Amino acid sequence: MPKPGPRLRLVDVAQRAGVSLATASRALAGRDGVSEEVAARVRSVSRELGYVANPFARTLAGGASTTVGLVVHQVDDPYFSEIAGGVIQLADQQGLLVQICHSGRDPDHELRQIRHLIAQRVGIIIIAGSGYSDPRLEAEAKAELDAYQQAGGRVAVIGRHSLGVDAVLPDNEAGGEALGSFLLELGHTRIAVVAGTGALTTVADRLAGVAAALRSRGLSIDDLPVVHTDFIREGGRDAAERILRDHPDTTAIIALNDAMAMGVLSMLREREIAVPGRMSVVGFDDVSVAADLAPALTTIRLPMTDMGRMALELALKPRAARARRRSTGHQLIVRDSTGAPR
Amino acid sequence: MPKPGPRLRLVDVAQRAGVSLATASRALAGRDGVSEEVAARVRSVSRELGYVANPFARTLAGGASTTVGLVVHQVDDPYFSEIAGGVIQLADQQGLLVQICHSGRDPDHELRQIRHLIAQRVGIIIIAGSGYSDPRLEAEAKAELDAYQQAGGRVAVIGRHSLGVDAVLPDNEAGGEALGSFLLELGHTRIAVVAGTGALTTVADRLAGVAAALRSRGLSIDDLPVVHTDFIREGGRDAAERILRDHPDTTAIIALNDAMAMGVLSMLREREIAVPGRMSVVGFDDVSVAADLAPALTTIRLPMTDMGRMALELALKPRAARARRRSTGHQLIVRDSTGAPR
DNA sequence: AGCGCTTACGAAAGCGCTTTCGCAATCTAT
DNA sequence: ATAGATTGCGAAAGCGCTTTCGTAAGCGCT
Repeated sequence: MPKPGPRLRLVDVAQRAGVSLATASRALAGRDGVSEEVAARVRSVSRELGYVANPFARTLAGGASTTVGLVVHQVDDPYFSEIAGGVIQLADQQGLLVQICHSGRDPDHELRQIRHLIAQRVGIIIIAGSGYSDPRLEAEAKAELDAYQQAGGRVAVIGRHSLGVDAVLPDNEAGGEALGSFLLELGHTRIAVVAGTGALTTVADRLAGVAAALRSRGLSIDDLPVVHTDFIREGGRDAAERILRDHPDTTAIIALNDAMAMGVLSMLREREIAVPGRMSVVGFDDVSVAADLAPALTTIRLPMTDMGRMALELALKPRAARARRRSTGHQLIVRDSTGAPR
Repeated sequence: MPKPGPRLRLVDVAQRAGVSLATASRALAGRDGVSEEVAARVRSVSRELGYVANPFARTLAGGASTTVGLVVHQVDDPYFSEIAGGVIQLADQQGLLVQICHSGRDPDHELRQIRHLIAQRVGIIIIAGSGYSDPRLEAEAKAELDAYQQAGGRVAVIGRHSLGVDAVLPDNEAGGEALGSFLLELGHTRIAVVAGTGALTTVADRLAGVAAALRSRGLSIDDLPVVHTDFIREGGRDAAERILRDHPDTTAIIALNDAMAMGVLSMLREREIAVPGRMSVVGFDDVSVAADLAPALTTIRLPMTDMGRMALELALKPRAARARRRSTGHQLIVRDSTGAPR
């Protein structure tokens, strides 16, 4: 059994294999300039001794870092924790480690985290979560990331950003449209939308999808109440309260993510408003608890775990001339929170 | 505005401040041997230039690493994602970065992850999640971690482990007892327990609590059906199914975590068994969705976010002669999933 | 046999930092 | 006033790795 050994260095391996430090390094890195015979010997000695390279020395000397930085809004938000799960899964298979930090949906803070990750010399940065419609901050982030990529770093984002990097694009607009169409076909017309902050591209895109569904039926979203609050459960509660007060004849609520939908449901329960009897509710994302809510939530499924994996896959490939894009697809999951209006 | 600068080194700062490299290093590290006057000048120049130390060089040269490794079962399990949230929150304040990896509740895999973190020279390791009652593996992990601590690393765990390190101890036994007492006082006697794998200390402790509650009322847990399955939602479904089949007169189910309770509720809903009308259900943890379930779940609240924070706090302090322990406390949260038996 | 060219490897120069060591300069005790 | 202890700082030695550069051997060619 390979002992953990206190301080096993590459020199030790080299010595044991009867080669120089340089040759050992090359052999283990798979570089050429070493005969296959010698390389094999070095590898076998290294394995035998249980050698693990010191990543700090390796990175300092100019090698690539084996850690990936992941920026999420909050890991304890199910949407992001599922994405993180996907990233970690694939990273694990690749022998990479994942550093997670919170942006808190604050563009300034996010920028600071990105700087921190770059300073830490991570080899890959994945930014999960919506872009912001703040041109100054996006430009600043872009400058930072461009320089980082220039220096060999790889970047991928999940969501629509204007950063010019490889991206996994959740099917936000199409999903929004599917949601709108579904409710319209059920016969709802007095629909309200519970939206997160308008500054998030995710919110804008989903909303645009809903608008498109309305438009194709000769309606306009401008005639609907669209309440913008925080893109979390509490925001959903607030918005629902406002809708009940200002638009009591509403028969369906579209929440632009499941967290908000959960807030909406909780407020409706509190007010003893039957779902879907008196009010239909739909969400977006299909986080894993959506099926266990009361009532089980009709929503748009996004493959969060896959999205995490896809983002890392993109980042693992060498950079292409043009930024790559991968769409996720979506799926309308009809459960018990929707029905025809009375 | 401090420019991100391509490659700003400590020498540059030193030069600009008119001191030697050594002095600059000492000044920024807050070591003494530097007059306060000079130190202040160095600090101000460093800030002005926007200098950020290269963590690889720093660590390689023998300084402490500024990253903390966190081992969880799965980040996309709400229990762990909330803990991770707490760790990241505090780490962020301290300027630390958090590397997360999955153990998958597989002791072998966990050991591998620990080795990986050590090889990565993280400065702190936090292991969240139950210990295992596998003496060989715990011993092996202990050896590894002892050596790591010998070399200056800091370790803290969340849960009962036999690793001899600082620990945050969830109030598992007391919580289990509270749960048992509560149901007994409601008048239930035909209680079934839905438990995770017996190899987890968390499961053992919670079960012991339930047993204690029964014992103090002259009953024995040996007369109750205790079904061991996976410690996740699906396990809860399986267990519920078995209980309904083998013990149809059961009036209350204790699930040893909320994930399993959610599985139980989903199975009961499928079978159209009224909760709490025909069956009471309780969980354990109070993950954030517990309040939004159908029906809202009666459970034991554990302060997961705080637990994450506490663990990091412990690890941040210098190591004490004896391993420290912090208990978390618990709180019985009565919601709508429980009632008196018919 | 002699020329250049490729190939396989070793010596040694860093990467950017922390830390030991040594040397002035200043201070305390006699 | 002088020996000894402090204090404040700089020079330089690594930390463990990658990589450039140099060299000796092996190849085909004239």
